[in-house]
Amino acid sequence: MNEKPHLSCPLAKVALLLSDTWTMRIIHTLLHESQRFCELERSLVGISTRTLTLKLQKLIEEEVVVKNDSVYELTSKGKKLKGVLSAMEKFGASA
Amino acid sequence: MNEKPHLSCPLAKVALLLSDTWTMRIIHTLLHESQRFCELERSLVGISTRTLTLKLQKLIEEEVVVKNDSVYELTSKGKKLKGVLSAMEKFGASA
DNA sequence: CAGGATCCCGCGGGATACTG
DNA sequence: CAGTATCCCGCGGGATCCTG
Repeated sequence: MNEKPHLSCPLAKVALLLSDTWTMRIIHTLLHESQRFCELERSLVGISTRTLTLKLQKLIEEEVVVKNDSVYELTSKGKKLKGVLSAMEKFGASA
Repeated sequence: MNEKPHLSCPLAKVALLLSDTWTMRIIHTLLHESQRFCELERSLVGISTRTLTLKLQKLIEEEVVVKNDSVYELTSKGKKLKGVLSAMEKFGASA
């Protein structure tokens, strides 16, 4: 395999976007309020500079996040992830 | 870091459970109907035997999936993931 | 503060072959 | 069919140091 093709399934695309340890947690943090790099670093205990940099870059590419004057915030697309996040939290709480 | 501790945040736990390429897609497939190993293999184009085996084991451990007579199906806990899945699909479709 | 550059390890995961 | 066993590669991601 390894085509990363016209993923017929929209779920597969989203899964690919979100399938890592940090992405959803970054979005979670940004959902509360825009944050600077070092603030994110402090909120996300355990994340490395490198990883945070990489994830933010990817999220910017995907237009989920924008950066203005060293401040990161969710785009309107990014805010739509709130539904996913709430669902995950709800599951996490109930299970 | 690397404690995998009393993750205070329920989101972090869920993120950890779901953060990989295949898990959500397996659940997606099982949500439609219970399936046998080879059926899952066929549905999940590109997955390797090994990976499918490993993911199913993990999901069984987490009590998201049960296995009866070589047939895999979601537990009631697993079915609760439908909310997460719908949210992801909705996002994927809108974005 | 905001990252980029390096180094490096371990895990995710594919390919293939084999067994009950 | 339903997996298990091996082999192996690449990426995720931590640690550390460096710069504007």
